[in-house]
Amino acid sequence: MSKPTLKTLAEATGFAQTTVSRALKDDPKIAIATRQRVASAAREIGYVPDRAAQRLRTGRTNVIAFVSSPHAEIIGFRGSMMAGLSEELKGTAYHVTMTPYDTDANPMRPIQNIVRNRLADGLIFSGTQPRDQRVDYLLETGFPFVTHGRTDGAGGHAWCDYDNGRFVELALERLAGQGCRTVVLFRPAPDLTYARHMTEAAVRAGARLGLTVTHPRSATLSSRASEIHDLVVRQITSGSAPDAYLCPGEVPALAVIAAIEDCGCSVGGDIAVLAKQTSSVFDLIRPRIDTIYEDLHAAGASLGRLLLRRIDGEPPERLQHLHAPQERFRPGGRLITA
Amino acid sequence: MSKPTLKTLAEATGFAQTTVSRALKDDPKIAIATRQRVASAAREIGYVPDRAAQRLRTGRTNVIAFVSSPHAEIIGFRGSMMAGLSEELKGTAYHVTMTPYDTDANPMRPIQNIVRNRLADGLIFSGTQPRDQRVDYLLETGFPFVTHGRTDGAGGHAWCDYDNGRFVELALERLAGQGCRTVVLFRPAPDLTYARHMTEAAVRAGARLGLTVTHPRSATLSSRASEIHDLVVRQITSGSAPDAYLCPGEVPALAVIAAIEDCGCSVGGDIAVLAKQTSSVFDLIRPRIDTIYEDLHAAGASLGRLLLRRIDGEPPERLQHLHAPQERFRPGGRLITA
DNA sequence: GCACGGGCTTGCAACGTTATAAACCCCATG
DNA sequence: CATGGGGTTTATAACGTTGCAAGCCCGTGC
Repeated sequence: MSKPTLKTLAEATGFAQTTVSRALKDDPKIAIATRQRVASAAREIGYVPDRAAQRLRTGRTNVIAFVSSPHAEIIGFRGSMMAGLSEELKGTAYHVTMTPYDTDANPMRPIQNIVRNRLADGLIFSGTQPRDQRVDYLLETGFPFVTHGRTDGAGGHAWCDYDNGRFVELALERLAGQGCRTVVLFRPAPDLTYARHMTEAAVRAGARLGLTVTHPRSATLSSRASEIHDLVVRQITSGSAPDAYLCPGEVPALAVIAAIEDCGCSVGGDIAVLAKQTSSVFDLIRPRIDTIYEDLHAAGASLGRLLLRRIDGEPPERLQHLHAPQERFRPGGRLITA
Repeated sequence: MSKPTLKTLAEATGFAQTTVSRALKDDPKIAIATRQRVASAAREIGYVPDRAAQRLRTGRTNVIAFVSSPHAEIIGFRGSMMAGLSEELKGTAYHVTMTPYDTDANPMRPIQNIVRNRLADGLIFSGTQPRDQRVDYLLETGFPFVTHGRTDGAGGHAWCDYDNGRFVELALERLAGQGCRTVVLFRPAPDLTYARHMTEAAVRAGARLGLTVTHPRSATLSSRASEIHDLVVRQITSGSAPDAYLCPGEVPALAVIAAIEDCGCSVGGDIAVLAKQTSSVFDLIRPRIDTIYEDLHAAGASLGRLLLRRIDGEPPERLQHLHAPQERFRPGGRLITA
């Protein structure tokens, strides 16, 4: 026997399909007795609405698309964020689909694909740039979305971001407090919005604290770990090592630590390292280093919450969340459970 | 103006909807000239078939569901595997949706949900047990699936697995070659199939090589990192430390390394550590430790390939891949690009 | 000239759902 | 007794696609 449909349910209860359909949605225009009878019959024969049919009829997909950049493949990034997102969506009718994009291809393609084929009711992506083509396109088409990261036009769309400027400020304060005078800050790829946030904060806070903050020209947080490693080795062996490295990324931080040790220097003793922590991995790294935490699990949850409200029609101006850096790692974040 | 449909295209070209539909699929019963005219018209007005309608009509969803266990949240696990999977599916009509399941809830639920609502054409899951409820259910319903990991009934379904027995054998050979006599092996949670594979291999290879292989009773690879850490510290401080720890998991390996260092011992000098490597993170850990590689990217690709063939109706007997351990890390695996 | 058939095209119905408008019944009101 | 109007239910028509059976046209063979 085949899957039960509204028709099956209509025959079983004696009501018309329409009545059954509306009864199942608790339409107040349907008598309470009817609603109850239909509901119990539905439960009994195990009726579940066909999503394809609903989707065809209503145009709603009940799907949230998470478009993730290949650059986002840092430790646990997608995992934590996805976990937070789908936890937030639990209990709603929404599912998450992940659409990774080809490293080489046009970042617009997966998004256009989703919008044009109506593959989702809303979408989330990260790696925003100040003038972001994807944001322009989505605003133009009116498709609901939330970005992880801001843009120059951030007033007009929903976003959730980590306060990377504040992160740098906090980090430099800590380093200055430890007596550091020169700091090397690894910046994100220059086309990303938060590269600016970090740079500006570094300039301001550096001046205020009397720190000399420099940035490697040949490497960013998106560089391969080996490049970062080799750069640090060159700096140390050429005598131009700073008092501290500030690494807003886990893999770069590991690369820096490895480089320092490979040069025979002591991490924390000779050269300090301060990292942005997004997983629990730094609890297991020796020597321990100082970190400031970004809760990606919470970010994923925020993104989900904001997107649902955006889909519901709430104006984007209210759907903007800036997450403050957390001084301590919160083990409740369930980042790496193994 | 609204989204172009077959109707739009029919009006534009002067053919009937049916003709247009078949022309777009290169049906040989349609004149070549017609096919070309339709194709070019479709390109011109940007027609894309509506997936909801196709799905309703044909019953096919063009979706692959990846159901991931919370235990799988080791470094890069989901990321690499998903990346391999979606790379494999690129160019096909299939999308991937990720369905994480609630840590506490019934693992059957997401799967029943997918099958009953026809949310996908096939599914993939991992963390198999020898007698796996999910496998039984899926076989019963005839739903196409591939597992990552084997079961006792593995002859009857499609699977892709890593040769964890061989991994242990190789690892013990290496350790024996280095002069180790006693080895502590951290095993997976005992309900998982590959716990058996590892245990059996440890017994056999241990006997052959003259090694004493023991297993912690109070901790598995699924234990929290802090538990593993504390266990190792207890072993070392109580004088019952082995010559080597064999850790088929990255986070546990990091925990063991941290514990050894916290006791003032030298990793590699006093106590060897051999890990299963699934990401590039160990290239950045000092001191360097010996590893044997499991290519999760390749596993994801395999799973995708196998599932597509299974959906195509190929009998499951042929759709079984055992991946051999790789002695060296292949950087091409693109595990962590940052 | 008529039937046949091959090459190509078309109309119709259906997949399961929901929006819309219409219908029904009964009771209160004028 | 007709009118009207709550409260409740129903018929109909889509949404965009594809399977099926039928149709058309034209050339070929008897």
